[in-house]
Amino acid sequence: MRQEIEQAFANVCNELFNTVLEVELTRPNEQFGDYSTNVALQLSKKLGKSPRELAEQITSNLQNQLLNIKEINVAGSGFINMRLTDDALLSLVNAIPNQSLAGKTVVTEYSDPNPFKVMHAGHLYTSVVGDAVSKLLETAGAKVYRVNFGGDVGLHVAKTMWAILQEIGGENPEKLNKITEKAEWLSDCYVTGTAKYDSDNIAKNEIISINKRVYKIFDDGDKDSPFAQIYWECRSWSYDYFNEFYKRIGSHFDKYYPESETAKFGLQKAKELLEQGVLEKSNGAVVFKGENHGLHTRVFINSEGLPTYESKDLGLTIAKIDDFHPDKMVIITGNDIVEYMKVVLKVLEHFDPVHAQATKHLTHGMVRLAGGTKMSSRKGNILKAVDVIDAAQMANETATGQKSESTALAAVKYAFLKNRIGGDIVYDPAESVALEGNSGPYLQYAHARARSILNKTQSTDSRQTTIGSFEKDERSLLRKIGEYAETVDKSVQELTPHHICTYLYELAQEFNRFYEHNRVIDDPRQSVRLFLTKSYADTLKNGLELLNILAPNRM
RNA sequence: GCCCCCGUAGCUCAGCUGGAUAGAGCAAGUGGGUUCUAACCAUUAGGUCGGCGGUUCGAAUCCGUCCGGGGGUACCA
Repeated sequence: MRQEIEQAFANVCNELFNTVLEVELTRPNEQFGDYSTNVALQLSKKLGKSPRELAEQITSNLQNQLLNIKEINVAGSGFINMRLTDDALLSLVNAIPNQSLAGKTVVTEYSDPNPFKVMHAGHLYTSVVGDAVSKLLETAGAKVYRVNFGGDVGLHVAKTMWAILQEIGGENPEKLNKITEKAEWLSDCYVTGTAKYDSDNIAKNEIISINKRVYKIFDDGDKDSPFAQIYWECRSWSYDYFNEFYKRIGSHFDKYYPESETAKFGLQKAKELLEQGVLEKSNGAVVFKGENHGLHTRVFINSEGLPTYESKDLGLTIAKIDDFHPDKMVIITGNDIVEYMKVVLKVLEHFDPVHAQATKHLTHGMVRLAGGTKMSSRKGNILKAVDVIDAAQMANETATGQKSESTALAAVKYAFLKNRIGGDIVYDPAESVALEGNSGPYLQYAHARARSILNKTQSTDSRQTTIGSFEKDERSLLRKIGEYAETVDKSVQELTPHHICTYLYELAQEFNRFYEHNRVIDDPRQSVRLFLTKSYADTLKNGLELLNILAPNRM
């Protein structure tokens, strides 16, 4: 409908003034109408006429063309405002989002925690954003594969392994049985190893040689040596922990790509690229000279002959393409690697320009602690992913006297998603996350309230019967429900889930206002209102599902 | 030094492909309980949209410049 109206405007402008222009309708304040356009203001510049005059001319020519419009008028400095007929408004309730990605395959990559390190608040944030973005793509019709990339080889592993060996007194895998808090223990080992690497030259050299030994485990297919046994055991602890955590937050991945797998392809590819002259040797390393492309130089193979993250990422990209044949790839990470990723994608462009073009790097900010404290997993002063959820649970329990994992998760996810992706998120452990106002629990509550009404009546009552016209409050709610599909379209186009959040909050507010002033059950208008309540609850639930937030029927 | 991102109410943020009185939440003040869930609703106060210039009929939005914060800048990721 929106497009039809836009087209009608474009046609009239073309006929009247012989100009082609893109007409875009906006959703104005309710007092002005349901749709609005500023074409007259735009045209006044080109034609040198007063915008109001043009607006009048356009509207009088449109008058009888638009069946869905009940009222059309000129306001302000030259805006054209339209009010839809109730039937038109009603038809928007059933609109589904554009299937702009129908038949397309998309690979999303996100979360990317490293085995042998702690999973911190940043990983939680990326996971929540990645889930929402993946669902957005799905709702536009795409087949989405979610993948997860993690460093099971590399210097950070060597640092942790070094400390593990210290802790258990050498290569004694049987000593690992005594470790209880496994994930915590590993992250402590990482902190110790990192500190030693920076401060102690002997340890540093040992860590460098351990790094090579870890790679060798994969070259040799070693499962049995004591060193390898320790490595595999601790690695599996990490993956067990990840799986448990993802299950808790409602994430799932179609495939894990450990770096040990992609390193091989990547190294091979980097060597090919060296021969082809895309990469070059420099100070014993193999690098890409980014300066020639307005980027900076990065190392792909270090002087030890080992692949860096750059090569592993190259290998990952190749693997994703081979495994899923995607039309589009989306990588979601923190914005600290934005320049880095440009270099990797520039290299990809040299051997697969099609997929390089089809890759989108979405970046979000860091999770910052209120008060300006910086988190560093190297130093160990980090906020763990589980701590964030646990804090939300405690806050919820204190506030309501009940335990609810669903509410805590809704609070955390919504708090992360309601901001536009890109900037940093400030998290205050003392205040946890919001449970009221513009928050996840508010939306869940606003949903449960509506379901509670519906549960009190026969389900047949909520079917759409003959609906004549709507009262003011009813119409406001109806109008808001009808904005759902448009909002999703916008979010899909921009890959920005926060528009959904803003919309759902406005929707829930609209319902709460309605609820406050109007009865549903035992009112003469019961059937109309039940229909509205049902449409509203379904829309809210759909929206929350897009954000990967549960919408329970009771709270 | 060079490159990238950010600066909107006391706090946390929407709004940014230029347009109607700059919007929310929290915090502060006030009011709302016989009625479908008060995790709610209504209402008051709070803003030189970091500063200065420019483009424009019109700038929070575009351009320039300065200030402030963050990130990146070769063998970490």
